[in-house]
Amino acid sequence: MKHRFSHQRALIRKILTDYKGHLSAEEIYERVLKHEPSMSLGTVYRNLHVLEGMGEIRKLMVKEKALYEGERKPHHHIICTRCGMVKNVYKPAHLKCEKCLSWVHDFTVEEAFITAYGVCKQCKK
Amino acid sequence: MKHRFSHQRALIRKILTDYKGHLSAEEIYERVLKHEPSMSLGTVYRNLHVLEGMGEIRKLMVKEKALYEGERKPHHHIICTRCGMVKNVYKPAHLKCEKCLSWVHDFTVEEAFITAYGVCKQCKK
DNA sequence: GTGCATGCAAAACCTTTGCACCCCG
DNA sequence: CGGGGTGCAAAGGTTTTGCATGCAC
Repeated sequence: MKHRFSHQRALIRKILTDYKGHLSAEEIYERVLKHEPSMSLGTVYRNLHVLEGMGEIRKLMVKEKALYEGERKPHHHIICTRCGMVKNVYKPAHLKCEKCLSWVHDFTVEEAFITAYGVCKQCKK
Repeated sequence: MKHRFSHQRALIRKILTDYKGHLSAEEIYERVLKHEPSMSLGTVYRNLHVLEGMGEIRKLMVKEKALYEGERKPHHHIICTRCGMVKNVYKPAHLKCEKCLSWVHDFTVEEAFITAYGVCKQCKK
C-alpha cells in the first residue's frame, strides 16, 4: 500500500522527532491537539502504526505501557525499575550489538536491541 | 505481602517450566483447564503477575502480544520478524551482557536483555 | 476521479477488580 | 481463625474498526 502525505501524520512525526524522549499515545494526542484540535485519537493510533511500519518511529513497552520515540539513530535503552525513567544509550560503533550474537546459528540477525534494567542516579540517592 | 501455597499457582508455574517456550495468557489458560477445569482466567492473570513479581517467570512482548516463559537461566531472545518465532539464546559467561554496558554512567545496570530481530532458518528457505 | 486518510463513535481486546466464599498456615 | 487466594462477572483502559466524508495525487 502506497502512503500519501497527510498533515496529521507529518505533525505526529514532528512531535516525536522534536521531543527527545518517549511518549505514550495519549501524551502524543495531547500535544497534537494544541496544533490540530480536530484530530481524533483514532488517527493518532493509525498513524503511529503506519510510522512504525515505515521505520520512522519505534515503539517500546515499559511497565506494561506502550511508548513511542522518534530517534532514528541506532540505540539501546536503560530503564529505571523504580521511577520508570527510560533513556537512550548509544553504543560505540566497534561494540555493535549484532556482533555480540554472531555465534547464533540458523538465524540472520538484522537488528539487536539491549534493554537494561537498573537504578538511575536520582533514585539511588 | 507473604504468599501462601495454592494449587492453582503451582499448576501455572509447572506448565510454564515444563513447556520450553513462550505462551500467552490464553494459551496457559487452555492448558490449565485440562487439569483444573474450574480455574478462572482471572486467577491465571493474578498468578502470572505474582509469579512475575517473584522472578519465577518472565513476561515479554512480541508483536504486541504478551508472552510468558518459565526459563530461569539468564538468556536472550531472537525473534523472527516473519513468523513471530521466539527462541532463547544463552550467552557464554564471558560475554555477559551487563559488561557491554559498563561504560554507561550514572546508572547501575542490574539486568540486561538482548532482543534480536531477524529471519529464522525456516522462513529463509 | 480514485482510493488512501480522517473524524466519530461503537466495538473489540486484554487485563484488572470488587465481592462473597474458600482454605492455607 | 486471619488474611491471602479463588471464581465469577462486571468494569477498565487501550487500541482497533466500520462508515461516510475529505483530500492528496
